[in-house]
Amino acid sequence: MYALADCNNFYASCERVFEPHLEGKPLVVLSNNDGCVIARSQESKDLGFKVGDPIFKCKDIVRKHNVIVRSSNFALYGDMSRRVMQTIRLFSPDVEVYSIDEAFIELDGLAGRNYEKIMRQMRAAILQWTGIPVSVGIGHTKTLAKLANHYAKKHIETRGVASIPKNADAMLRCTEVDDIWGIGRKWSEKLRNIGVNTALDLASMDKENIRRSFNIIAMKTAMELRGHTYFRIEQAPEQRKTLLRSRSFGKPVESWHELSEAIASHATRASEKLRNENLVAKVLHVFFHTSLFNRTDPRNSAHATVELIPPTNVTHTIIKAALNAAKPMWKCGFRYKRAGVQLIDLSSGPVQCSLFDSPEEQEKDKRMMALLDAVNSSMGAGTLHFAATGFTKVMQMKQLQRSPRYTTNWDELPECLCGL
DNA sequence: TCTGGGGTCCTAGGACCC
DNA sequence: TCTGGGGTCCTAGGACCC
Repeated sequence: MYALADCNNFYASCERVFEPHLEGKPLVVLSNNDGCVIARSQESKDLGFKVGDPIFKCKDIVRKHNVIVRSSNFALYGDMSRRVMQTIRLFSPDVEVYSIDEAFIELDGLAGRNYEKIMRQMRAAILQWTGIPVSVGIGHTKTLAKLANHYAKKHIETRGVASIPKNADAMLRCTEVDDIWGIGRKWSEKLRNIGVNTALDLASMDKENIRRSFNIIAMKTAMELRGHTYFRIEQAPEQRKTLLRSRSFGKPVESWHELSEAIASHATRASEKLRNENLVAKVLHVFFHTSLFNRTDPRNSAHATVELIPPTNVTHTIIKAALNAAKPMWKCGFRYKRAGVQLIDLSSGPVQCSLFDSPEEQEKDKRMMALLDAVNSSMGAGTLHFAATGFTKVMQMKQLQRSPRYTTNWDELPECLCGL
């Protein structure tokens, strides 16, 4: 048996923990650069806000309904997530943290006990200790637990916890294909075209037919709806395979000078992350492009892939590779909107050096990176940085309405929680 | 004026091997 | 006139997730 614990309207709930007066009011959280809506409170969902809505197109409705608008505060959400997960682990050791706001829990270790009762206790503890409301779904497979969770969120009478009953047909029948975990927009469209509208319809489909028409994942999903386990809990996360750092610019970038600083910054952040996870990259991909939405400006999109020989995680090596690959692609006269650096073919194993590499140089780089990371870790990110990342404000994000980083920054601790 | 930032997996088709 | 049968690896593109 599996349970899925999923925080309700997570980012919105995090904002409310420290500003309880926002309770009951429509609230949306924006993406980087205050671009799109990425999270909504129930009230703003009811007003029709969708994830991905550009906020500038919602001005009227924001004004009309006094919608509270917040910039994203990932320092806060990340820390709140950690607290929620920590609490979940007190109730079962077999936990897979699936995303920032949800976790699968394997219940077999609690065999013989009343799962629903335990999950209700867990839910109450999370609410009391972190202030975050959570919904829990219980089922024989992860897909069914997801489905039960969806049911719990939709039906108040469940009081946040729902189990798939012995005969799941009724629950499957009232679940649309779009709401099944693993069935996205394209597939649900295709399924509806052949008359498959509910989870029960999908579960009744011929196994091989699903595999042929879709793929093996869709087939496994359908089998999971029937109660056959195909997806298991993954406690130790697999080693990552790629790492991407990219960002839209607050203002369009028109000079190589600014673009190169952005690329160098992304390369820096990607390298730091790589070292943090004890990995090296063998391949680097760099890209930049103009706005995908602007129809009047000339468009341009450039990308290049280069091999890193030998594989590395050294910041200046990666900056140099990224800039060398990007420079020849730079064209004057375009308003670039986004740039990024992706590291591919990551490994943790010993590095195969080339015949001409100097072990002394490598040792030097390694010591230098260790020092750099130590300084930046104790004195703040970016204290020591490469000149290539520059001093212009090209990388500065527009975040006009970010709440304080209450739990991770000494200068921003809450001093008075009115209303608590 | 203004539209996010990460990831994973699968499949088909082509290049290559014997 | 007629042209085999078996593999592997890589890549791009497309689907999905949060």
